[in-house]
Amino acid sequence: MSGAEEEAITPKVGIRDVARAAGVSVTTVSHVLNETPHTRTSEATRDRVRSVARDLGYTPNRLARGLRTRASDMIGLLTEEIATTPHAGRIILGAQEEASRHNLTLAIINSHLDAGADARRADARALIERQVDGIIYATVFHHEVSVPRELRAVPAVLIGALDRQGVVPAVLPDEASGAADLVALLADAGHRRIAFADSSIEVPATQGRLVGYLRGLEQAGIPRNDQLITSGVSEAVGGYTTSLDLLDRDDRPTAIFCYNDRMAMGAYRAAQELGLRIPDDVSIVGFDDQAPIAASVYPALTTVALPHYEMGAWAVATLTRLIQSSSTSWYRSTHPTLLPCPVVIRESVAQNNR
Amino acid sequence: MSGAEEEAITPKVGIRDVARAAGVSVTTVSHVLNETPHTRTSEATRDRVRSVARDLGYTPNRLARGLRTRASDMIGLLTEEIATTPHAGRIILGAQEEASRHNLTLAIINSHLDAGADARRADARALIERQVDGIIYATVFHHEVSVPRELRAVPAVLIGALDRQGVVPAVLPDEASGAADLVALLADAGHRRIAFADSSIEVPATQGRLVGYLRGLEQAGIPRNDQLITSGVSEAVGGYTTSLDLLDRDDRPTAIFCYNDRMAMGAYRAAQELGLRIPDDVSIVGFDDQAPIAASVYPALTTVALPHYEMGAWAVATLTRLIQSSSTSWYRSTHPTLLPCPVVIRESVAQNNR
DNA sequence: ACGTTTTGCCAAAACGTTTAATCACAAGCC
DNA sequence: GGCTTGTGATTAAACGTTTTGGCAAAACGT
Repeated sequence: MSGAEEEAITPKVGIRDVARAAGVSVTTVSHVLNETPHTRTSEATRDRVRSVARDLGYTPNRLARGLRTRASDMIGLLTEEIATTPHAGRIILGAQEEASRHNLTLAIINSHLDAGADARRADARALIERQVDGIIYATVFHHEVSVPRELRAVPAVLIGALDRQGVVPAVLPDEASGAADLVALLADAGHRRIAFADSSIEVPATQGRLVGYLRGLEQAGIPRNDQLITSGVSEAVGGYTTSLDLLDRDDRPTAIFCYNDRMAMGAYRAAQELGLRIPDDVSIVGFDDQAPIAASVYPALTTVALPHYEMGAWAVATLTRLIQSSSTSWYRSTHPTLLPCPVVIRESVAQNNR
Repeated sequence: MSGAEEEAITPKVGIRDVARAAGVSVTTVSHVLNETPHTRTSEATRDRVRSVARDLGYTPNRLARGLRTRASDMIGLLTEEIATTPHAGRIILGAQEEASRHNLTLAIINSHLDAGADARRADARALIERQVDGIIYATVFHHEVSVPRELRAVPAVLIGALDRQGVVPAVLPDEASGAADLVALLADAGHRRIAFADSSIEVPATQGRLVGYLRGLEQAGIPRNDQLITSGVSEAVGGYTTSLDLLDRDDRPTAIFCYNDRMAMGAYRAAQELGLRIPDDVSIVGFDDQAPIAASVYPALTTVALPHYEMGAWAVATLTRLIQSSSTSWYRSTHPTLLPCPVVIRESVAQNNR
């Protein structure tokens, strides 16, 4: 208890306390602590100020700083419904870590999916009141969306959707390429009869994955066979029923590409009930790399991962770029950025020998 | 394009703009907009100010307000590794929604699990620099933890662990009761030979679930049978191996309580390989209600849910209470708050008839 | 020794609010 | 008619920084 440490209960030490203790002006303190360029201070005082600041346990008040510099070093993350998608946490994580890298902090607000546009606008406003330097608007996947117009007053980027007005830069997963790669993987393993168990409800992702599937076939020189393209509800049960149908034919496919990992789980059950072994009798692949399914299932599921983390990181990275170049070059970004969806190889694909 | 709307590009309207436009002082504007008590303003001017403010699209600058009132209306969420636990998103969500309810916003910082105590302290400091009104420290489950000492300078609560110094209020899931309830459910269904497939690595949760299991047995009047208590790695494969062992005996259990849902998945596979049907031949239950496993598996898994959302909400609720009563009653909270883990009944339990 | 530059530092004005302290004025009371 | 009391609004001082524009003194060149 000899207590070389500073008192725990410190009555808030401000920049002038430091100045007084160091025998200089607050101006000087500010300059040396911020290493303000084009400013001159002797090495001696610099050291003194710094050590005094440390001893006193000075921490700047960022509100005050922000007030003066009109920059809060905060970026706002506006998510519509984190709840629905379990991987959304990865978006937050990616954004957070990239933000930390730039010495920014993340303020998050979650809009309910069913809340109207007004609620969303109010949320955007709340962020702006806090003087955030920029806003990330993260959506569950839509094709296009019209961003709250308050977002036009501040640098903004969009995750998971296109801005209808085409003014806010957007980032999306390149689902098509991911799907094509997956098909290529199967084709390389000698599969020619590759079925696609699509989701029956129409969202951008289904389109992307379907075109990727078709592109993959084409690139592998496999003719399209509509008999092998089916769809069901995008849950385990949907995968079960469609796979049951697919695998019960005499000319059954040697591989099934499921719209997502949950459907793949259903496919596993179907195969099992029919006495087919995975991957020896039939290869199965999914999409999403949904933790913890893909790794926990037996055999572990080969699938493709969505770049949630990367999209979050991309968002704050381009946002900071946008903020820097702010008034200078304001560009309409017509094309969205597509981030790759890497295929992750596990155990559910085998060489085809039929 | 008749544009009754306010200009999109507004050069920042402040409180004095409103004052000028309404022909009153900024004081008055502040008073009416904040509905400051003990202050007198005529109905007429109040209306005028409000309408002018709306027309001008005035949004207060919260930084400035915070500077003056020394309260930021932000609460900091310090999570150690959101990544590892997929449900952690629910904590954030719960905290966020409760925060919204109190007109607070959430600033989040994520510390890496492997980052040292110093990094954690720096993160806490970053939050404090931002003048957050309080801090939530959310951990993956530990038994005890010593919170960064900067947290002692500001109202704080702890999620998922106990403060070693016993000064920070904490909230934890009541795993034991959840486990006991689950055993009660099995006992009510006529099961007497209930196995427990524990996790072999020792964390607080394993303890809690084990004591819950034992308590449940006791309350059901079932004698403890150590033959039925096994353990394995807390993954699907661990559940598989232990269940294989359990189910291959002549006096095999009629129900298996798995440490978590992932192990339950492994148990499913073991049962299947042995030709046992779930739940007819053997009932299986898990723990965590881990999306999307529990609902996607066939048959859907009966399990118990962790109150992540509720803990997040509890945290900001008690934090606000703490902030209000701040200087007045500062209490050492010796006992942690335990939040119930509800069992969610699905399809993997059947009446026992052996 | 005298101008000029360089060096080291500082005073004061912002930034956009809230709030304590007043103030002008009308009304009420005897 | 003077004294108090209420009413509606204002003035000015914070809050803790950053930043502009300077100003003395020292160093320098001749």
